[in-house]
Amino acid sequence: MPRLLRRPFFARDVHAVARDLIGATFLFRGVGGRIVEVEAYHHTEPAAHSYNGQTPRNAVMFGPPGYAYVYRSYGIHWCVNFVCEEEGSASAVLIRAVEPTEGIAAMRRRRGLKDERLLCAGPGRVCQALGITDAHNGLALDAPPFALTARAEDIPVATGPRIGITQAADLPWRYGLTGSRFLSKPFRAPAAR
DNA sequence: TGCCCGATTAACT
DNA sequence: GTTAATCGGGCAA
Repeated sequence: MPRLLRRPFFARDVHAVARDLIGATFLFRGVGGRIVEVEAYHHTEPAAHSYNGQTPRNAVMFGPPGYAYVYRSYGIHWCVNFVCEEEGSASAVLIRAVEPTEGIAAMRRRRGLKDERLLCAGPGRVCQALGITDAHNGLALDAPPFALTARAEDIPVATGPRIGITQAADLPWRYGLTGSRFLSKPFRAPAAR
């Protein structure tokens, strides 16, 4: 039986949650698939939206774990995060890429695109394909329209620097399924030695 | 109050 | 490689 991810799963170190989300199933109104890429953010680190304190936009990040934080990126796209750790820690995991498995026709329709590989390969694309907007900011992740289930088996998880940021760009806080075709960008191969 | 920039994407050259 | 689309926050004035 698939294990439903509830609040205790998210009420842990944001890096542990990020790693354990790789391979988990993420559905929104029954549409979605397997999470293959995420990034961790924490309020103690300058690339996080929560770094400069609470505002109306990022308020959900400061609330309890297990909720969705949705924000507008570059004035155009929506991006979804899962709030982690304890209330007030203002940490979250950004969902960056999903391997489509459920509702592929709906995702293609919303994205206006046939190539399955690009349907959910990027944080803005994930939200467009699944139909997530600011209307869903602050919703609980363990109840409809969300449905998250743990991965069944261990899988190889790659790490690397986060994408598209300038602050704290050296932190290896990006996590992904090693070798997946559905990443927004491949992970650099481990250094040869 | 105004100005710049960003956890992005797609459509250019 | 470059650029437009377009909005909230931070910071200077």
